[in-house]
Amino acid sequence: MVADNIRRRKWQQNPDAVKNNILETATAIFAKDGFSGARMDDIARQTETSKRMVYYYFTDKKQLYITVLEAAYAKVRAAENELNLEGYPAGEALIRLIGFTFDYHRNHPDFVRLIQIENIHQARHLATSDIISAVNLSAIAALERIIKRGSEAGEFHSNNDALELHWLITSSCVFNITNRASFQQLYGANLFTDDGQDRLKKLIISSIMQTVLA
Amino acid sequence: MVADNIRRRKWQQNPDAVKNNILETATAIFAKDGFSGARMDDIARQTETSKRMVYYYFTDKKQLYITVLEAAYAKVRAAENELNLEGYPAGEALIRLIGFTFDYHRNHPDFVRLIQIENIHQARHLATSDIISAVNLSAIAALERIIKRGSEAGEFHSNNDALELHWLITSSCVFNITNRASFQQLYGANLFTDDGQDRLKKLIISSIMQTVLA
DNA sequence: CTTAAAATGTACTATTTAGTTAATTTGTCA
DNA sequence: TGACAAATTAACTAAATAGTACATTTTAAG
Repeated sequence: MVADNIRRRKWQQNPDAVKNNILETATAIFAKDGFSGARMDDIARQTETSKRMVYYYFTDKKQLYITVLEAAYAKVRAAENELNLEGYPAGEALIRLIGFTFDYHRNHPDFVRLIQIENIHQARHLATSDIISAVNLSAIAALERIIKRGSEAGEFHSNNDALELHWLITSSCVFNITNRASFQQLYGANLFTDDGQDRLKKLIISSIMQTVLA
Repeated sequence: MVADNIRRRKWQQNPDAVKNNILETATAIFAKDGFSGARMDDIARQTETSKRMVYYYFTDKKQLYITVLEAAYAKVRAAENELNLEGYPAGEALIRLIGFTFDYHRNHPDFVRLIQIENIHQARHLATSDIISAVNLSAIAALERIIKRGSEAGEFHSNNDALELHWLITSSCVFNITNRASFQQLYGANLFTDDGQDRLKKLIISSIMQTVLA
């Protein structure tokens, strides 16, 4: 409020900050309300700048949405590179990868919801984005390397398929976020306390490891 | 077109058919476009009746949406009652239940998408519906009975939790539908052919059974 | 055969919402 | 310092969209 007034009385140019501010606000609102549900006026209002600026930098609603999506994906790629899975024996690397996937989704619910929204729209926008394919293909590649090492060491059985495993891991981690509201509504909050989430994480890890091991 | 003209020239009253027709059309469109994305004009147009009728029977968009949701849930309950799980030993009953869950979701993508849309809206409408809680609680109850029998027979280990297992089973079956578009976009269609879906179903069954067995 | 209620058709309205126009301020560089 | 481009403000518009008013037709009951 105060800051607002100062800003309005005599504003300073700061394009990057303005752009980022718009992007962050838009991310939250698209994640919350979906593409059609999101209102440009809402986004503008929650921004520290004006509606005109939103259009000035992002052209229109669709462009803004795509930019939001890509920015979200870019963040995942950054996080994924932090993981050093090659340094561990295959079994342990896999456990770490599953744990990371679970936690990452849990800590970035907006990201997960954006993907969900994309899916409701048949992933139309995703189709046109290079950035986004790159991120996901690298996830599979990492998993493939682990499986290869595990098989060669005789630690894993020899029929593991990277894509299927990726599907299995991702499904639980994504569902944990996307269907939390309905699940909680129907069965209470037990699974979504810190403790409940720990139990679920262990459940996924154990169920997948038993599937993979020789 | 022809049928349309006949209908318009001299129409007959058929309230139930009209209501059902509206509901089916609305189900498809809400599932496809989400709540905000769905247009009342689209729904009306794809109906065999008029926009006026949609409002006549369903009051407004929100009411129509809730009715659609409840109708979808009622169908699941009906299907679920067909399953006679008590007749099988626990292990086999569980395999059947997982298979059924996988297939049901696969065969009713609109239903799954509606739940997804509900989740985007924090399951607000779900909260107010009695019908819907009933359906889901019965699913848990069935699973609980299986686990109890399995434990008593020494077939399952003794630490299985019905809610956690339900979560694990449901997650993959739901994800299989909800994220198909993005998954296919990124990794191709291999997992979504009949053959691929069989492999995934077996994967889920084996991974969960290994988790449950003693 | 009349009449009233239920069902349907047609045309309209108020509001919401994405997007724009035009004027103003700030920063930069010759 | 002045002039030109980039950034920003405030007010406006056209289209989309949920919802309605009112007339008409069908059905069923007495």
